[in-house]
Amino acid sequence: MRVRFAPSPTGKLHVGNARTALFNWLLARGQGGAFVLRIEDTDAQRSTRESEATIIHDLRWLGLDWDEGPDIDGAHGPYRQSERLHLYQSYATELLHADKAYHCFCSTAQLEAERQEALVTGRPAHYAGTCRRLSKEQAAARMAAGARPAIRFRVPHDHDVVFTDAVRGEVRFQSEVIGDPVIVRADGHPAYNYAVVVDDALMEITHVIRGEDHISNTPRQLLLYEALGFTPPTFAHLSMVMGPDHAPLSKRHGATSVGEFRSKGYLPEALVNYLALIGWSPGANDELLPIDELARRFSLDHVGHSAGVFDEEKLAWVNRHYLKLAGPRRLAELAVPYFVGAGVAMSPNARGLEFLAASMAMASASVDRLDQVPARLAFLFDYDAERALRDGQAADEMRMADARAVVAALAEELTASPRLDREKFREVANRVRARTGLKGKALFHPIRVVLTARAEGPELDLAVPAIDRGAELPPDAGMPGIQGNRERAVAFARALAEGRD
RNA sequence: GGCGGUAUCGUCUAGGGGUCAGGACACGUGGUUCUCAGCCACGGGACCGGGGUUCGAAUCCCCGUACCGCUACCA
Repeated sequence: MRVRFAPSPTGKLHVGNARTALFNWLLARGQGGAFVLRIEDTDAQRSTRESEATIIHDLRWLGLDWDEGPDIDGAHGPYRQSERLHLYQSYATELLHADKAYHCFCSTAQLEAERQEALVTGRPAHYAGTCRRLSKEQAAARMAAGARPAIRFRVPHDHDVVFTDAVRGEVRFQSEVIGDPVIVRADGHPAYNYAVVVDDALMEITHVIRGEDHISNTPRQLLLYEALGFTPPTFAHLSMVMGPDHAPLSKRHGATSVGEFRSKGYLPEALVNYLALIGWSPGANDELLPIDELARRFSLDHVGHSAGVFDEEKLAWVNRHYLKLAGPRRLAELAVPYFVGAGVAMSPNARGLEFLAASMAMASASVDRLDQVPARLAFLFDYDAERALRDGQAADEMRMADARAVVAALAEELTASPRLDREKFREVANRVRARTGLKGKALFHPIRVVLTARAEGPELDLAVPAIDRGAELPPDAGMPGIQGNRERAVAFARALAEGRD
């Protein structure tokens, strides 16, 4: 079994295409087949090497690897269509000689006029066949006169085209409704429907798994296989991925490319797992499965037929799952750019990263995405007593006598305890409770406001030890803003206790 | 317009001639005696419409409707 993913390098890797790549990969890896990457860059105007590079980067990031491709040599190269032009040319010549293709001199304007005409008369809007009956001599004469014709495939109209789609079953087209497609443009570049056939055949692809938008192209391609004497592969057409309004997923729905989801802080294993769930089910009520297990269970005949809506809420849920599974060190490294982006200056060294990793659990367990981590942990870096009181409700609470008592007791306990770990913090909290007779919210809320300068955040017995651990970081740890928070908190507590707010 | 494809909770889906039509996300309620988030429990919520076949249809067939795709010298 040989499958392929054949993106056109004209932009970012869209999640819909990523899903197509994934399904191909799952099939190949699950069946011990080969997965090849082919770049379809025959549209010289729109194709760029930059796009190719980001697509390759994004596929790698997702954890999809290939056995042959533009960067991995194999027996069926080259793997960029722009480097295979001689192949398309030679098969086109063959088709021309066999009279299975012909030169077409129709102008774009003429073609467009015919199309409009066909539309209003209710006829199939395809090529009328004007140049179909031009003799070779006539064609040669016009070329000698300087005309630059395209080459069209002469679609045989003597039989229907029927194929068995691996996900949809039998699909049938009447050949009369298929117009003669251009296979080589006037500029010498092959057209898509022709290049894919030559490439898939020469690359010995056995299963063409692609988007549903290609299902109507399949009969043309099948006829080309026939004309070229190639054995056609098995086709499988995957349903499309839609936005919440059931329109094709596009920028106005928000993120659409793999790169955008990466920068929003989704983990690659989460995106992969979620994408696999659109239009396919691993069965047995399982949904959260690693990619290898997905590959083990994958099969084309359980792929769904209908379009799926991309649901970012569910992606977020999947991401939370993988966030909890990920190692704290990895998460810490991934989180740094988000801190910087959120305005928390840092360039942590090994020691700083270690601190971040140790503090990661209290954030990663309660967040959807990496980009929400800084907000969750900001209390460690930007203590600001003023801000704590700018919230009117918090300010009112802190003015109450009970809160003042808690805060006063806390200030004293804090001065007596140099560094709090989880146990010591609990002891401190217990002593404050004993001294004030307060408990529950009346006890903990003032403690939170004083120590974190915030009204909400992670559990205190996690947050407080982190504050004290941070205070011990040396200045060269690359984490400015972390020192002195405890001192500021004690000062704030004293001020509050004395009614100076 | 022509041709093709598709249709189960709001969403992703399981199932498929006789089921209490199952699960997940989201949503609602309660719990977790600091908060937000998380987590746990419970709850409401679906077979597009009409015909046919059949003892029986959500499941098979036909028609309709809706949506999507193709109809390019884009891919």
